[in-house]
Amino acid sequence: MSNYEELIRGAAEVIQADELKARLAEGRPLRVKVGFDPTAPDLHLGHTVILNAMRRFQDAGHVVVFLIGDFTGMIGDPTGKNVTRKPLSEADIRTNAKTYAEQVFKILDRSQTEVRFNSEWFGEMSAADMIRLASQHTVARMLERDDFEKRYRGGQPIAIHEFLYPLVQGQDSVELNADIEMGGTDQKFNLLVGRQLQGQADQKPQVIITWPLLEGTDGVQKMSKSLDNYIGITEPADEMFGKLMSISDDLMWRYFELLSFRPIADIEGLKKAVADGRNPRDVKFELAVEIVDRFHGPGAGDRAREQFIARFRGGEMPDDMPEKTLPAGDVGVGIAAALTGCGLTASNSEAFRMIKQGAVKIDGERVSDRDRVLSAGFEGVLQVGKRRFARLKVA
RNA sequence: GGAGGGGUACUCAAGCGGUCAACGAGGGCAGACUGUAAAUCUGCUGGCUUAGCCUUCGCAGGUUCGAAUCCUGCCCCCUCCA
Repeated sequence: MSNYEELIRGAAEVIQADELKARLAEGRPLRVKVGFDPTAPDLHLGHTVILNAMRRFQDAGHVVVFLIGDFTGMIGDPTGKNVTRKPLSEADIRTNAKTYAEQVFKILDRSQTEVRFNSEWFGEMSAADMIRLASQHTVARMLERDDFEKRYRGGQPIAIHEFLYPLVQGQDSVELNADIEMGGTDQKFNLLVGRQLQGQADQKPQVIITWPLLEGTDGVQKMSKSLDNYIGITEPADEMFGKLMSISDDLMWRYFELLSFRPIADIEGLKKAVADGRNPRDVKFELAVEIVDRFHGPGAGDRAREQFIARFRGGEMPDDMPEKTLPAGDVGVGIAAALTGCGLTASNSEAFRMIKQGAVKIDGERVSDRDRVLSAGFEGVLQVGKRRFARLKVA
């Protein structure tokens, strides 16, 4: 069995550590359950933290149960947001599951992954069964959940069905006879309910491992699409590489721990090297190469690095950039209109501002004349700032 | 049901008849310095046919030469009382 420290590296909490050690010592393949919402999957690196953890378990010979909460999706996790989720159709769920698979198996080993849907057992369940399930937990214990407790005390509504969510999720663990369940730190309460229900069903209670929410590229807030501080796993290689290079040095170590498959000892070695004077940028290269390789195939990381170096150290233009042809009209195209027309600026006003600040270049030459007109036949590369490029033709 | 407070740009938050496209902070973008790091400094941060013009301060009206600022109605949020 691979070593315990590697399996839980970066984990937020393990309940209980000695139980986990004992199970690992049994020497059999353990069943590691992780639940996912069947909502539209558009995964970013933050989501991959747990996938990486799953993969480590697989590499250590264990089986991962990828549970799609199609039944649970109808309830909606009580996050206090109070938004009633609209039930997903069968077709939606199937499509989403497929998209999931495409993205997720870039990390997980398909042969050691069991994909399940919790409608398998809940679809059959009668009202009586559900009430029986509900009888296994008390209101007092439900109110231990931080979120519930706060809302209850604060006079905020808690719908009855919200109490059912943790129970349903816990029942999943019973049905799957999970040895371990993993989730985000926000899932801790639900995971604990699973432990309890398993105990009541005469199963050995699952070990719980919670994983932190990864900070986004800003290094402060959790990675999320709405904060626009995310790195999507389907992003183009160059973009992914660039975003990884733009994270702070401190954050880099966090990413190494949670996103890299390099052994901890290696990472410690890199840290020491940096402390001894190695350029952190070069270490960041290694991180970026590894991650780009993972999502774009071996070799993609090196290519992205070459691109990166050529562009930012050598000042070259990127290979591929959006191309656009604009009609010349009677007198040609004004520079501001051209920038906006290429999508490099949001409005002509912004374009003028950028010109004023010296951020605009045509074929690498800074533009200072805001009234510059590109006449018919013009062909060249427009640039705003360091990273926005477009190839423009005026016809 | 009663009493009071509030809704301002991406967010927080000033302004309370003209000098307000709207103080300040955060965020974001850009420039300098760099390693597309951090820190720091500087500028910008509604739109347009851009030295001028147009539309913005919960919504709809009104008063006024002139309203984010005053009046009326409506919607929404918060606090206290029943």
